[in-house]
Amino acid sequence: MSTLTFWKPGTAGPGSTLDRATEEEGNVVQSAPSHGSLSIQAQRERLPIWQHRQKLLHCIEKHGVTIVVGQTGSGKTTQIPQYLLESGWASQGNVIACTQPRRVAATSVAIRVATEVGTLLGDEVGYTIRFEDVSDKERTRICYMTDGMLFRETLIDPLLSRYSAIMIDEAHERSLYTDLLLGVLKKIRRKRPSLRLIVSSATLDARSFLEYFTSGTHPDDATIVSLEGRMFPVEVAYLQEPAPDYVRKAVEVAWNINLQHGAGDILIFLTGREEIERCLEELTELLPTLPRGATQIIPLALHAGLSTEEQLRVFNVTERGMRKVITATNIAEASVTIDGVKFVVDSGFVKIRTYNPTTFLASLSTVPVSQASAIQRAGRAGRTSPGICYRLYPESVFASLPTSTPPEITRTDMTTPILQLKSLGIDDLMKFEWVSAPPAESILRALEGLFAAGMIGDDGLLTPIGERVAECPIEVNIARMLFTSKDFNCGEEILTIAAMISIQDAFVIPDGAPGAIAELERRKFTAEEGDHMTLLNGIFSPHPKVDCLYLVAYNAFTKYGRSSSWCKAHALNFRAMSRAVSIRSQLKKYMIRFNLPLQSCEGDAKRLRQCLVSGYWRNGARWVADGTYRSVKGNKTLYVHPTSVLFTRKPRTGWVVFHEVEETKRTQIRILSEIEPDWLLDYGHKYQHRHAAG
DNA sequence: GAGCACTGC
Repeated sequence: MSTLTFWKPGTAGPGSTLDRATEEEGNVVQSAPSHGSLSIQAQRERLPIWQHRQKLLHCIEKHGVTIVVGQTGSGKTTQIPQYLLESGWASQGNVIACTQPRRVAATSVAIRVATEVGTLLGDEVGYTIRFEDVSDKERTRICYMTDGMLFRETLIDPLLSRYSAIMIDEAHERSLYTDLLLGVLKKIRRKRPSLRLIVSSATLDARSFLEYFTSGTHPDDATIVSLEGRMFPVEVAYLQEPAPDYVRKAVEVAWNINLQHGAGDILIFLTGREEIERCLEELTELLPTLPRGATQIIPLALHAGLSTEEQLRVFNVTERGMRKVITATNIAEASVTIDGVKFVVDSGFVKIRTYNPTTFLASLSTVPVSQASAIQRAGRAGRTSPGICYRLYPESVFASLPTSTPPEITRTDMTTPILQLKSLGIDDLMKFEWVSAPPAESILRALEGLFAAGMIGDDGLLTPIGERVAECPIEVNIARMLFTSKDFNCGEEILTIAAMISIQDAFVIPDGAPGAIAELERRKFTAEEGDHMTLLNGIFSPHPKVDCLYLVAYNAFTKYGRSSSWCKAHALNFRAMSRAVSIRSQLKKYMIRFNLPLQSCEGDAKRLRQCLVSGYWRNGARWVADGTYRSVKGNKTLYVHPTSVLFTRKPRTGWVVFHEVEETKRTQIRILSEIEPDWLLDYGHKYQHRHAAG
């Protein structure tokens, strides 16, 4: 093993440049409030943010928009809403909202704040996330929620009139709904200047938020407040030369850290499952060569594809003389926080999904991380003690990295967001004040698609069906199927398919031999006609003739008591399946509200597949002799995703519709079903004209 | 014969 040469910049002090971490605002009230409110109050007063209390309240009072730059442990998420509550912002029935990009953050912060305030969760302090409304319409004064939930609320109450103050937390992450919300909130503030906004952001992005909120308004309308954090300093070391193979280099670095440093776990950032597995393999191969008496290494993987059980392993407490080496994807950058990590090894790369509106292709590509990401990753080493971050690239490379990752809104399909903005009465999208505008092509293609689907008319306004579809918490093409299911008498089945498509990864296929067994389990659910629809084999299905992979899996899941052990035995993801049950019941409510009949097609597979075409009419493809497909639009070569039951089989008719297309190494289509080619005309364009006219 | 960054309604 060669000695590694890292260059450590003389003036480390990176504590000051470190970004905050996410959901954990540190300084938790560790125990239940058994000592009474006084001790909680004392603990709150010790928070770094406390000394800024008056300044913050003054800024919020005086300025419409306060941008709070808060570092880890500053306590902004838990304290600012409480300061507002204490100074009367929630009087006269007003509510203080605080949004989070993730569900876990919204719930865990709400639990903590309810304790600090000394109230039951769901009473004075509550939270609202999809499927869970733990708040009281009359009594709740502070409500934590996902940004998507608050955006949805604007569809019902466009001025968000029940809120006196809204805090948009983690705004620098620039999630799709954060961006949409900020745009709508700027508009709301023109009509309702009394509304106060608090935008919480990392250092690097604060200036751009300030510029956004001052442009076209009074320059005094927005201000920045900086808070200190309670982060430990993290020293940053760079490689002198770029590494030709960062996975191998990561192994080498981790190995040397283990030999040279005392206690503290190691967190390695890689881009995906494949790299993680290779990294763990190489590390495991080295283990027998570990010198006697050296710290033992426990190699661990962390990525979204793992089951909950496997993910929880990274939190296991290690014994003395042992060290966890956690090899993770970007999930560990913000979503999952592991205390006890003292060393971070950063490959400097990330997999990012982008959308090309011209080709309608989503692609997943590996790109260099942004500076903001690199700083955030480094911060993961300083949560419980001072740490070191090893960046597997030279410092000159860091300087050349983009400051931040392009916001999601610039690299995603805008069809649904634009439908929702239209539903909000924002018809002139060119005049909408985007924080970052999506590419013009993206807006045009989305409008074109909405027009073709009959969601907007010649005048650019929503059609009656468009108005209803905008309310549905599901993609436009799937919503369209829900509406047309009325004509095919298959509402029950489409509802299930819609729910199953909304979850990712219903099937768990692990690596190696267990994977092969899981694959066999999965095949029990499948047969001939595709992923949505397959024939027979349906030992579980009430309607053997319409054994759709998803229908069968779903029906079997509910039939066998929604049990997690049953899922495990049949290679299904229990969490995902439970979610499908929730989504289905939510969508069912919408169907009832829109008077859509919940009929079963009683085994008529043909009608069901015709209904699929009414949503997927632009996603047609034709089989060609080499086993690939050609898209109906654009004649592009498409490869079947290996998880499809049609991966190895030619469809009888030679024609399919598919749910989505994604560019990785190849252009692949996922979730496909065999169709008759005529249907593309009959059930696609026919509906297009009918609904566009009506 | 071959593959899966991460959220959210």
